Amino acid sequence: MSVKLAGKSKRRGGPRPGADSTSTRQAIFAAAAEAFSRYGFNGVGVDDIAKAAGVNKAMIYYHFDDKLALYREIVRDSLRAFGAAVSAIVDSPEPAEQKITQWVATFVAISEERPFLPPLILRELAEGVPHLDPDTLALIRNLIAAFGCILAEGQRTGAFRPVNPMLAYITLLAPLMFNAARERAAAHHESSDFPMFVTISHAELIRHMQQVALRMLQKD
Amino acid sequence: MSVKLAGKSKRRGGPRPGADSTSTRQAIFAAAAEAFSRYGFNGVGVDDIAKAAGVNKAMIYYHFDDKLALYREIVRDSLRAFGAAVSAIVDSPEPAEQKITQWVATFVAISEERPFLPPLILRELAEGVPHLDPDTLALIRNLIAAFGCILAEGQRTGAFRPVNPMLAYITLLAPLMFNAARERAAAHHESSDFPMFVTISHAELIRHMQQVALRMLQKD
DNA sequence: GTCTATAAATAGATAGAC
DNA sequence: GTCTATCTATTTATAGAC
Repeated sequence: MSVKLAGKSKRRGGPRPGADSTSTRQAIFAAAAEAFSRYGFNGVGVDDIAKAAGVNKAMIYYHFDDKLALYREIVRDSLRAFGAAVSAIVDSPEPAEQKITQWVATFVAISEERPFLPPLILRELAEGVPHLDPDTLALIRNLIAAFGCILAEGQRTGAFRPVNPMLAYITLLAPLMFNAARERAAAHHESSDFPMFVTISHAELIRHMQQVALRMLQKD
Repeated sequence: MSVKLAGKSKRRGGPRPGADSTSTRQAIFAAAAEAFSRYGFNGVGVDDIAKAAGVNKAMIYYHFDDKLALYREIVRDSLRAFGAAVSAIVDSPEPAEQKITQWVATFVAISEERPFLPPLILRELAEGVPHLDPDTLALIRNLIAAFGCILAEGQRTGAFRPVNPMLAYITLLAPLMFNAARERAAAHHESSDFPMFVTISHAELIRHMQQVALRMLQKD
């Protein structure tokens, strides 16, 4: 979990930093993450978040600069966690095939820890990252670069065939994000007979996407 | 193109159906499609659409029941076009391998004709189709079923290995939708050095996704 | 069919009491 | 740190003139 917040974006001429109600801050953070994930930045009111967090609307403006800053902190916090996990894979001594399958499994694991993240990022990327600041964009850039490293290593060692890195990235990332979003949407949906919302186990998902990855990169 | 609108959802106690200003209606339709695609249902104001269409806000309420009805008509109109194209593929006499690769190419072609569609549907599915009515859901159901037909045929004839149909669908659909969304976002983005927004030609995209499809379904 | 003007509701954000 | 009350801007939607 570790929703360890930065706590440096606030504290600028505000009240004395004597007391620490991190629990309130975390409640807002969690409620906002959930709400933004489900309804998007524009689909959520600050009042909705407050109600879901069990606090007053004014509390949000006490703990965060504004709606956008809250949103950004959620994205940044989560991307950092994902970035750390991916870096560990890249730096591991395993061969590239293992790294790619590990990457798939890690994505699913992170999605389980932070189920709000995939829909959020999916939307954000699809819209052209209109809500993200340069710092957060850099985190995304790092994720893409890390994936590219695995690909390049596999090609250098002759394990992988040459492919457009961005196409390869999208081929794996999009289904994983899409499925995570699908899964969440299904949970909140009444008419469960909609075929888009059938249940797929994570084990099966991981196995399938690992096969897709290896088959995509296999030579001839 | 053929933004042939149904014209049956309105006309309920409204003005005399003598005059036909279909051009205004189409201008609204086009502007709304573009706007909804870029900013999402909640990200767009009725006034924004009116301004983009070069008409007054009241005109939208004259030609359409309300914001949601306008949105739904856009989605329905586009899904029907896509559905027709996919049905043609399913009913063709080609072998399953050809049908799958045709499916990929058709998706890209439709995305070129209606570039607003992929981001719209991507968001909609990711959110749990909160804005769609049963009729429109049925259209999506048909698309999924059509894809399932191709898959089943290939498995029956021994051309394809067994796979979870929804996983196979997502594996192809998600990257195609994601890339279309990415492409549009890139066009509207200033900092083009963001790696997510590199240019990928449609020819390369089609070739890649066709390979992914065939490799995914290939028997061992 | 198209516009102006406006009603009615909701949103983001702040002031100030405790 | 937390709340109530409120200000202001925006937003959906409509009434009514032309």
